[in-house]
Amino acid sequence: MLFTPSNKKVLALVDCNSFYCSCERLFAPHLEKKPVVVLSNNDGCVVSRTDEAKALGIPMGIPYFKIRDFVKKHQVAVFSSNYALYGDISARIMKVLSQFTPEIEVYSIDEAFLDLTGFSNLQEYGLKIREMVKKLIGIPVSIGMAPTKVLAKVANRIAKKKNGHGGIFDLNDPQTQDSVLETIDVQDIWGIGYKSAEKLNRIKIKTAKDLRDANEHTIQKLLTVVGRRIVRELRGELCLPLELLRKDRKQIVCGRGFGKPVFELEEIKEALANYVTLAAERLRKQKSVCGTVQVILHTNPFKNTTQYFNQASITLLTGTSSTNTLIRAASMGLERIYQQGFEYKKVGVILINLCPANRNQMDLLSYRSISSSDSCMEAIDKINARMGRNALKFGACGTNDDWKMLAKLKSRCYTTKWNEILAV
DNA sequence: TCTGGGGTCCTAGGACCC
DNA sequence: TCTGGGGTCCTAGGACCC
Repeated sequence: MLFTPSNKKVLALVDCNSFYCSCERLFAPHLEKKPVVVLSNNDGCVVSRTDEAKALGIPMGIPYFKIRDFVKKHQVAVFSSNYALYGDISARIMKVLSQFTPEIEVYSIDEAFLDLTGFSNLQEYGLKIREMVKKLIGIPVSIGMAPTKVLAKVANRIAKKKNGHGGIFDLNDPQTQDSVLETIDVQDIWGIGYKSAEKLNRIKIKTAKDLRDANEHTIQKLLTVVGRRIVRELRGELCLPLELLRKDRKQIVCGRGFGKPVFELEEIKEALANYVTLAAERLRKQKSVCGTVQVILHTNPFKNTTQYFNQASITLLTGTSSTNTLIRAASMGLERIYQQGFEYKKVGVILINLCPANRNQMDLLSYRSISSSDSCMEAIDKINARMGRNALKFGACGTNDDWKMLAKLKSRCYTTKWNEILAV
């Protein structure tokens, strides 16, 4: 066969089948071929189902209390979720996958994109990957191959759904793409959610093929650049490259619903302190400090009672990863928004304004917008020395020009009153 | 009685600056 | 002090994903 030079990428999306359920099956082999579901936190709703459970008609996300009797009747095995276990198994799988290519993006707990550009006999290679993961870890995976991420997602869907593909589907061939995209509902494309699908349907775009062949500008007007990228990816043009390095989180969220309604501030505070502790651990793990702590407090939207949703943001003078400091800030925020008389359902904390811990305070607060210069720093240091620590919260500007510096200092991002600075 | 939790990216609009 | 245009930054909110 002739070798055809091509700059086309070959990406493979490896996706674990019913991941959480498959993990539970590892320790309960007798559940092979039996219906299994895994529930969310507090056993709230179904978050993972095996094919057998799907066949029984159990939908994703259904509240558990609605199917409790049904589940008993059909002898469905039910598990509470065990995220520590799933995380551990996931890490092992990724390790196995990275032996097949160094170019791997771990996309989620149960998915990874692999760059297989240049490999020959993809079908066989895919089978090998599949066998290896099954043999070493015990988890079944499906593999979709295509020139772009969006197409690889489509391919994976087919590998997973249709029997007779051996869990692998190659969508690199343009003719195959043509016939396959026709059968894919626009709503089932990666990145097209419920709202966007509605908009597309309104202008008679129903299938993935319709979307691929649509006018880019029309789509951009409708769905912003996000939609336009999807169109291009469907055409085989790579717009979403592999992200090989794991980036630091830009925000860290930690919160959970209470099992029962809660009324008292102290009780909420205690829960919040726990979440802050967890969030702070994650923060330190990625070696970042946090500049702003946001607290959220909700009543139960499913309940027919007076609703209350609120949030408070606390800006810290100095970036920190200290659990105690963060808890103090969060408690302050909570006190600000807590009101008596509501049945609270959920509290949580969001750490935002994160930056690497090896930057100092000045850098933290100017991290995103303003670049620094020494003379400016010196001036600010002097002002702070005269007026007390942290009189000037933000620092730095891009030039030595005194006038420009003063203009910067006058702007609203500096907390000290201008007259006081003049007095120095 | 009981309805998950943790993320990202994009845009519009306001505030502020020169 | 007034004027307007253009640029940048910040935030809230929307949409989406697993």
